[in-house]
Amino acid sequence: MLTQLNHNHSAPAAFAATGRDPAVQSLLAHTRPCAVSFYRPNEVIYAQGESVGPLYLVEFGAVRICRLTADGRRQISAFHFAGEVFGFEPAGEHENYAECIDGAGIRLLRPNAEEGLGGNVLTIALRTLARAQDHLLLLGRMNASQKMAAFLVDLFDRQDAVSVIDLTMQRNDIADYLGLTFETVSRALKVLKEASVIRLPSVNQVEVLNLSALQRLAG
Amino acid sequence: MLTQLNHNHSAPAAFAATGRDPAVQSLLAHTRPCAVSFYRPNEVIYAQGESVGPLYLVEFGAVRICRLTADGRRQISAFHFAGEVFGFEPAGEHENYAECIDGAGIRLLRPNAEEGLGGNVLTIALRTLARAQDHLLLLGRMNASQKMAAFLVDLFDRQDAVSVIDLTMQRNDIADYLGLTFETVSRALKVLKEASVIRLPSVNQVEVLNLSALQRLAG
DNA sequence: CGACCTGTTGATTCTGCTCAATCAACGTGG
DNA sequence: CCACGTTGATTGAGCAGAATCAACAGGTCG
Repeated sequence: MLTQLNHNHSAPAAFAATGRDPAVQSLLAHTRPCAVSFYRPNEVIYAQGESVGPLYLVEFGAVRICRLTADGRRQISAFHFAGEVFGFEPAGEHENYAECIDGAGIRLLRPNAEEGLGGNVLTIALRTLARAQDHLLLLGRMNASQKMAAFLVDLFDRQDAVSVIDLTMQRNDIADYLGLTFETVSRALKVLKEASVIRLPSVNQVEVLNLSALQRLAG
Repeated sequence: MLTQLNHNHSAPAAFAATGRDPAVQSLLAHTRPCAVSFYRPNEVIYAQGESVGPLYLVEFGAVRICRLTADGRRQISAFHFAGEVFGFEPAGEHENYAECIDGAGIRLLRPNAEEGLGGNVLTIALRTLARAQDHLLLLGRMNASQKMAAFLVDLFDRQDAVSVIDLTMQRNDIADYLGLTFETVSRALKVLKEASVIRLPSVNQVEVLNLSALQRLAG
């Protein structure tokens, strides 16, 4: 049984910047018009314990979805960028909280009639599930270098990048997403740099020099 | 920001044995009658790469949902027991594969009309997502003992157990679910046993002696 | 009985965490 | 303009926890 690699659970990259992936577009058609609200860096979009409300569409910027252990350790279950929908949780209270990373525009998706948002909610929810399951494999069965490589490949695909990836989030966020410490994240990047797989033009930019090597490392 | 503990994303335990949780029941009402098929231990229910088909309901027995890394390491993303529905994946090819663990009866859920299965699919899919996100926290931010304790608490809740938990799956499966090796699973159980939190009446039974201690360890 | 499979236990290795120092970038106030 | 504090990132040293390697025990089935 061979592994099928390079799944793509995101909206097609070409649509990402505008948020006009077909399933998302159809979702928008079922919503009441709603203004885009702006969130400042680290501002909370919804908190843990709040009652679950509508879905959210990222118009621009980046968002992190988090959860805490009893002793205060954080796990980021997903990052969301322009064109992506988040806020999927069972009815009741939010078990995750969502925060803005850098300054983002978020549109609320409120159904325009009692019939609801239509079948595309399920489509997008299943994508979210598939991404979470990919991430289970990463957290459970990869070492630090593999995690880092997989993370960069994922960002590369989602950003429609030619060669330079933007790291909007900081090392601590990456660490809490990959199940590492920020020191280990720093070291993993260093290893990739010294292997000439990437370059680091600035603290929050990664230039991919050897994509196939990166993909190979990503397992 | 405090953590909300003891979520329960499963069907209510009282319904588990019969598979008659409200959302599942309503799902059944929208399906064409379909016989229960029996799977033998380790038999494949659907394979990676197969095209995604219907949903599945466990009538009795246990099922594991798996995925492989490129180098053949396995991550089990979920176990499913009587009364639970599985098979949620985006349209296209299965990225996970499902196997029977011990001998199980599985009912296919085929929609009885073109209108589909109704809104309850989303409800159950979101439960599955929430469980996956819980598991992300476990894999990313817990140590071996915490993982083991959390696993036992989860089984305890889902089995409607009074004190004795049935471990239908073997050590290797538990390890691949918790992101550990089977040796570490064995040692983690030993630690809990020596702390008088559990007893091991037999290889595949765990008697819970101190539930609150177990819950505390589970973070 | 022997072969095999699963699980337990022990010894050793190694990856990634912890603790700590240093550095660069940035903003503020004198 | 520079001194200072702050914050995020990098780097180093030492340690701990889990993986690996290996031996062995118990059970099952031919």
